[in-house]
Amino acid sequence: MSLKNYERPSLTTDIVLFRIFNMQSSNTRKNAYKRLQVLLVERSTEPQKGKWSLPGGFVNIDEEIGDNVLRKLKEKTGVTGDFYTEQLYTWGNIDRDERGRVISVSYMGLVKPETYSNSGGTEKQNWMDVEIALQSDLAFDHVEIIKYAIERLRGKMEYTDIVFNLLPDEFTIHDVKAIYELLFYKRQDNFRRRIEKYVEPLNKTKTGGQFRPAELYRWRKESNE
Amino acid sequence: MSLKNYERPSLTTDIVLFRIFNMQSSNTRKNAYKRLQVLLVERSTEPQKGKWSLPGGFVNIDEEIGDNVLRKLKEKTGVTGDFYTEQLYTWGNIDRDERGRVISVSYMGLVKPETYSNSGGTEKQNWMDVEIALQSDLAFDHVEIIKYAIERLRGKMEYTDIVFNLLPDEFTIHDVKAIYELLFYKRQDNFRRRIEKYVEPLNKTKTGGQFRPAELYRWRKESNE
DNA sequence: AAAATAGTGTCTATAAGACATTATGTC
DNA sequence: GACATAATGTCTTATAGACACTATTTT
Repeated sequence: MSLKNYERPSLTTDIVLFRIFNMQSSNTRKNAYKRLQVLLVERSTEPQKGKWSLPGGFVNIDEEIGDNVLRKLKEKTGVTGDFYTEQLYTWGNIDRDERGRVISVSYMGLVKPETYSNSGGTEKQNWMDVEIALQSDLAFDHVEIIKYAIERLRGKMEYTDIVFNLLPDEFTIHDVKAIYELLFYKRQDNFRRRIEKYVEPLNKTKTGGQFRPAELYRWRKESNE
Repeated sequence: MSLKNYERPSLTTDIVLFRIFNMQSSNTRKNAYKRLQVLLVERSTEPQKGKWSLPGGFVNIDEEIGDNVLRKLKEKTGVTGDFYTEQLYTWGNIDRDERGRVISVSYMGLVKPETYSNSGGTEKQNWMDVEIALQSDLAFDHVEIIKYAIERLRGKMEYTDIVFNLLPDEFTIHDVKAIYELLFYKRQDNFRRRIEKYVEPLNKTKTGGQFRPAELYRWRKESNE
């Protein structure tokens, strides 16, 4: 009935929080393009002080793991709101943290451009393009965790409607298509047909574009069959 | 640089090891049918002594998690061999274990009828039909973990060739079909077409059946596109 | 009218479901 | 030859890729 015979590891969480960022081209004749970005914080303490890392932290002994990851995210970056999360994988290599045995339960989060706020937070932070993040010297095994998250996201985009968790409440077909082209590195043809069962038209158009305005749609969540 | 401010949880593993068991019908005019079974061990110590539970145990501070789960499986049940495993999910509810905070990293394993041995082991053990296991009063949250494993297996059977990890090296199309019908509760028609790209004929037939012998096939692992 | 993006239509290839038919062994 | 399972064939429907064409707005 005792647990004390076992030396215990430390338990942490890490979250790979993705967003789609619309870049405005310097050429005003061209439309905006999108980037997949991940939220990183600069480590303010040793070890690996100064390196960029995934938000997260140690789980209190009386705290649920899923609660911890949202609390740490809020404390360090100020991100709150109702957004998609799922548990990814648990990383526990003996030597992944020089402080000792540290187990990390990783999560993936997807935020919509409007439905999260990002003010405050105790740490220096940065939404970094994933291509750059994957080539950076991030803390611990965080590059590997981000790779894993991208694979999970890409995989689920093939057979679920997870993509809409990255889109604003009102979007164009082109917006959805652009995210698929971003993740799969290839042109998506006849794209409307693939997603029309998941969306419904709002019967209004997107203003502010340079050319023909596009119809706006919203996610039909109930269509998840 | 210190970790001692945080009270640490205990870390364990649990493995949902599946096999397909061929039941011989009492009616000799009928062919065998298959069952999905999970390997359980009887808890020999408190808490929950006497309940059936998933094999697993506490992770040593200098032991990789994936090594631990195979070591514990071998020690408790005698199961060894080269078989498929993957990490499933990490369970950490505060009250999931009455001894205190215990985090469990769960795995799924799939064994082929011939390529594992199951001799020895310190615990009383039982390959239980999953339908029965899910209705039993298993230890801790192990019913939930098994449910999760079945969902993962069923999901991957839809878009991968994971099923062949449950089959012997030589099998008939009917064998594969029977596993799909077991997991999806519906007749699979034109089934041969669905899997023919993953298998190759051995140009010999299965002996010992009551009626027309079926062609034997083997898994073409390299066909994983 | 030109430019550029938004959106539709058509053909084809492929995969899957329903269902009928043929094949080949045991008894 | 009856029986039961093994294996194949055919038709239909749904989906996806390639690609051409039309529509609508700004400039």
